Amino acid sequence: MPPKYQPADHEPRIRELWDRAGAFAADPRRVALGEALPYSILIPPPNVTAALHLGHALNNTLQDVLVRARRMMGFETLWMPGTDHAGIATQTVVEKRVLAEEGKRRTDFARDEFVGRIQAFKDEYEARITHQLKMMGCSCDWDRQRFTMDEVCARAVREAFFRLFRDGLIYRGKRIVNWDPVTQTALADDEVEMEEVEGKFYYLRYPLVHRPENADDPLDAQEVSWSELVARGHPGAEQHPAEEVAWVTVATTRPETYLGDTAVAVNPRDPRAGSLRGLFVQLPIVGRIIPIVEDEYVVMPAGADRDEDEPVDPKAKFATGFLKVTPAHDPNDFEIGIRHNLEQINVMAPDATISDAHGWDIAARKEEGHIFLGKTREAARELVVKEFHARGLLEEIRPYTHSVGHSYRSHAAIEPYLSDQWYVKVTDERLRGSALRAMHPEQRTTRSFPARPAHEGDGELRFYPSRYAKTFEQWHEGLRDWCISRQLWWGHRIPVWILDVRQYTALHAEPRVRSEFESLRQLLVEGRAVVYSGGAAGFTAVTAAGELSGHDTLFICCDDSVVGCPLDRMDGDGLTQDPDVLDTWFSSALWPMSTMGWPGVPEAPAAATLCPDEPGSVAAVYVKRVGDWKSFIGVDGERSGELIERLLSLRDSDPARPLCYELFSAGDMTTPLANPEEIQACTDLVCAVGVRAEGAIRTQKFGEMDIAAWLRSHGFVEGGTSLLLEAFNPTSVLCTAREIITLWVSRMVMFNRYFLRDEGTEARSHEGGRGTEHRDGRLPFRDVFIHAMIQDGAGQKMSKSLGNGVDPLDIVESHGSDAMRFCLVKMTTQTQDVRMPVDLICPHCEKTFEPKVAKTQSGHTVAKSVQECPACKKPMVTAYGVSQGTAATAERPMAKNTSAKFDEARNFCNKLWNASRFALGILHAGDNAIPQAYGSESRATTAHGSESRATPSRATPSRATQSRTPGELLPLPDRWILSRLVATVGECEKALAGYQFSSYATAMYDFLWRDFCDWYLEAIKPTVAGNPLQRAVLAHVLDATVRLLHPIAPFVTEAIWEHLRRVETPGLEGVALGPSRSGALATAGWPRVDGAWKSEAAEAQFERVRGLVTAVREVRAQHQVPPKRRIRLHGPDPVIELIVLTEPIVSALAGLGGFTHDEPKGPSVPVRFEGIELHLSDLADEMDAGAEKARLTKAIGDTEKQIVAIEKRLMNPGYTEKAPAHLIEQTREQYAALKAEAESLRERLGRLE
RNA sequence: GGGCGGGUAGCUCAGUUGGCUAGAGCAUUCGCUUUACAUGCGAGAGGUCCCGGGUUCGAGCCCCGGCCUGCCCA
Repeated sequence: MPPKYQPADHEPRIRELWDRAGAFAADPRRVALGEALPYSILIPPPNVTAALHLGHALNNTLQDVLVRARRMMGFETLWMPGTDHAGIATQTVVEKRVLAEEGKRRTDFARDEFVGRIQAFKDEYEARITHQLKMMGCSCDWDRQRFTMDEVCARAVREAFFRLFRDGLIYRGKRIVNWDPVTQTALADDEVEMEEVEGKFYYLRYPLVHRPENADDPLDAQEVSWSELVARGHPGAEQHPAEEVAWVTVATTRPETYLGDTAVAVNPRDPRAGSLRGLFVQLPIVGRIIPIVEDEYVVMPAGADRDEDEPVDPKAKFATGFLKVTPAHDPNDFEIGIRHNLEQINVMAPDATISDAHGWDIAARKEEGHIFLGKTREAARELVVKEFHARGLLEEIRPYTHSVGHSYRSHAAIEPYLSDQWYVKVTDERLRGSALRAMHPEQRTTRSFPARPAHEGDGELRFYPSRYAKTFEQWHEGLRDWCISRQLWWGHRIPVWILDVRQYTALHAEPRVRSEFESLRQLLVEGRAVVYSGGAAGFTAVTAAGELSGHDTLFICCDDSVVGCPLDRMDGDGLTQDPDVLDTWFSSALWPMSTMGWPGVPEAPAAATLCPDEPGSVAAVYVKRVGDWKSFIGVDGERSGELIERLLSLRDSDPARPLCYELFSAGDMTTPLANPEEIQACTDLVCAVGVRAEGAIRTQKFGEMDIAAWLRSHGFVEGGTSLLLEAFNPTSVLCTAREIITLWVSRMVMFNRYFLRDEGTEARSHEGGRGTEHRDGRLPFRDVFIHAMIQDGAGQKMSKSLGNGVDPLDIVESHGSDAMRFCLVKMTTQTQDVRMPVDLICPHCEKTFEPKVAKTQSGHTVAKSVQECPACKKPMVTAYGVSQGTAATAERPMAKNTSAKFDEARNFCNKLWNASRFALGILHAGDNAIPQAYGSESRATTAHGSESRATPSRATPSRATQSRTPGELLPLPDRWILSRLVATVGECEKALAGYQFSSYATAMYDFLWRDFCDWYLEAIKPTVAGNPLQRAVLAHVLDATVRLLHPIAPFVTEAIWEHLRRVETPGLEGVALGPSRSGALATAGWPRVDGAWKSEAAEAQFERVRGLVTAVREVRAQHQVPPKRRIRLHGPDPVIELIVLTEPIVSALAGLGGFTHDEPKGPSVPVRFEGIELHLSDLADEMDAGAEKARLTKAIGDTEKQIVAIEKRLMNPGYTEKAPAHLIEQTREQYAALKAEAESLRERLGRLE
């Protein structure tokens, strides 16, 4: 073993070792058979938008620690890896890339073509992310890796959508979106950039009118005069001419939206509100008469009657107290509109010009305003202002700077735009309620929710740290329906077909169309299709008995079983699939289920149908719709040609016959198609494959292959209920970051509980089971651990957009994977986010230096794009520079990052390496020729004790008779380190159970470095070579340590264990080190150390030794005694006894040449130990009296200070009366000791003077 | 505006039922190539625990108020 641990020399070999051993593969059958308890974690799938940064490294390291520990503890573990398609983010990144590289826009491509581009990008980044995770040592079950747009996941999405649709939990409705009128697409909130704009507040007067007698005739309005308002008690009305028409003034920055006003709102606390109650205003020019409503949202003007402690809204300076309400063009107004049931009038076309064709039907409403039509927002604004001015209704214009959302792509101002979107009704009790009921009772606040009979999963969801339960609870209490449609191309297409009834009617005569619709009608009758109408009457279900005609537009969603639905065949016959895609979180919400094979295919054929001779040999059934025979055998595609060839070969010519398969008609899955005629005539074939073995097997023709994985990659879906789902869902814990609680945790809980419930008592109905009891299903996970965020050196969150993310591979390269992991684990405390100051490594000369920083326009601190090495003066590009488009070149390569933060952990790994190197040297050199072979396996068996264990006669203390203390015959350091080991195992297990990662790492750090290296190894050095018993303890303690540390630092521990497992020593009773399933440490047993090894006596005695050694060392350092000089200790018998008893430890560690109870004859220095005065002599050839005096004077001062503090405490009657007796006693003892010490010091000083 | 954190040594952070002289790593001072490790060993110096009040015999910790700072949701 080399004297330094160089991670790069070991990590690749060890990754390969794990891979070969299949160490991370989960076997659900062991769980099903009750052989092992399950422990499972789902990776929060990283977005394929970019490579992982340190935040991901933290997230995944913590998961790996949990999984590796449980794997060693004997659980059957599954860590499910995968990635997320991240709809909008990924599409945007690819759009930017294509524009930059080819100058093309998305709209220059066909949809499929562009999606192909994104797919290629996804493949690139998925591979990169997977590589990063593997380099970090993540022990995922890589064979099961998923992507949210895999066919398996896509099927789960379609199935979930159908069920929600069927159960009335999905609807279509209007909502305000961030509309980019230039690119004509909706944007997510985080794609909107806020920009300061020099705008204006316009003050418009709206005349007051009475309730119109004839609602249809705007001209019929009765004006309200100021005198009327005086009579109604309107404050200030008397200042206006009595007979003139009264008005209210609204303030707005967007006058053009007045065309869509449907109310004027006033705060109910406004003193004017009462006098206006029941009155209306009439919009100038347009003539529309709209009500005055009262709403708390309205900002009161500054100076109006208001509560003293109410903070002043900056807008109040500009407010008039009257707010024009435009529900179709302002999100806040939209909310007010909902509260007061106001009309929503959209006055703009998608390009943001004023239009009467998108919701504002001027003619039908008998309104005016044609002069505005076709004008842009800006032109319309000018014209509105001009017209109001001309009518004397423009009161004032005041400059106003405010921030306005702009499209990050077109930079056009965002138009809040009302559009049709799909929603999940998460506010329904079946969803929101299930999430709240899932909460652990201890983490709920006092607020109660409807009582329910307890269901599976109720009250089992726990957050760590617990404060995050509040975030979860509050989110659900204020929940709003979830908008799931996105106007994107990259994502799961919404599985709804829209039927234009007029077009259908026109085609209705065609027999083909009629027949297709007949089959649709049939599905409707069977409950396999669900239809909603989206006419003026709102979004309502069309029951099976209802007619498909009689509506304008129908929305159809079809059960997506393997049987399939006819909708996609009807494209163009008046039917089109909704062009939008689902919100990414919809598929993410299904992650705990989709990755484990949900929903399976309930109607898939039974194993007996596929393989009547030997149905028991079939491990799983996979099915796929394959269309007609021609497409299946591959006339139109090589891929399926290869498929059929393999299926045939594996079924018929392979002697192992690892699979069986049959073809079925989609309409009948009970009987396979018997003859070629039937098969060739069928247009909707289903291929069902029975697989006889899970995992990789050897086949005759294709070598090693995993048949199940191969089928899945060809779009086959597992039939029946998935074994994986049953074994590993609910998962054990979800590890994630704060902001994910609302985005993801919430939705997974709701969906998992909704879809994985016992539907036995619930009738399938369009009413969503109304009238029948709803049962909540099981949780996706029981624990949620929320970890910190990693910030850069300036305290900013690491993010892709800021370009301040650090690639974990950089750190793996500079410090090694283990050091990175150990550091991340150690910094994971329960509270704070962590700062990570980052340095650069010069790519030319490899010098590490602090980068020069710059401020961005947004006020962020970033490393400058191009840096110059302070040593070699050569240039380089930073990650930030690359993210901003500065390309790396040969002369100006990219600089890698590193951070001194990781040094501590790197040193720690090296320390472990060297301690092991030392121990292994001793273990190899010593005479370990024990009759019994002693390897990892034998260590496990001997640990449990048996007579045949041949150990040296005086060696392993027999614990057969309980009267003997374990290890009574062991030397002190060995008894002490074993006692410390017991405590450390306990600390680690407790920390793991409570997600206290930092405590776990700290416990290991202190044990390994402070106890094992600093004291234990030093203490046994003089004797271990000649004592096989000590060597056994050394081997066991080191082995246990390496195992305990493995979850955090898997590589270095594995590298050490490669050597350690070959060391043979006698067994040690009470220390169980279980064998490895795979031969690697990764699957070896977690150390079990009998609590009997815990010894207060050993710890106390060793503490005395340590105290004595430290006391001597202090004197040596103060007197500058050369390290090699042996000195003499003079002390009373109790101290000499201690030294003799533990010999040669004190002598070796304190550098004693001798010890005696005789008084020193020559010059000596006194030293206090346990209140006794000892003397050290032979420190030097002569003494420096001056230095000694100075030292004594300082010591007296320190002691006096402590005495004063303790005296104060003891003089306080409150303390002596109320504090616990043992504490007081302790204080008194301490006081006496300090007094004696001070006396002694003074005496010595006196002697010197 | 609502919610949740943080403010402890020069820096980064621990401090889990209130009780030893408030700890660790880095940096720093002194001394060491002591045969596992200089990515090391031994010994030190360094703190108004943000401020103010309260509860208590006793507060870094609990309560109230304030200042600074970060995040999430509106």
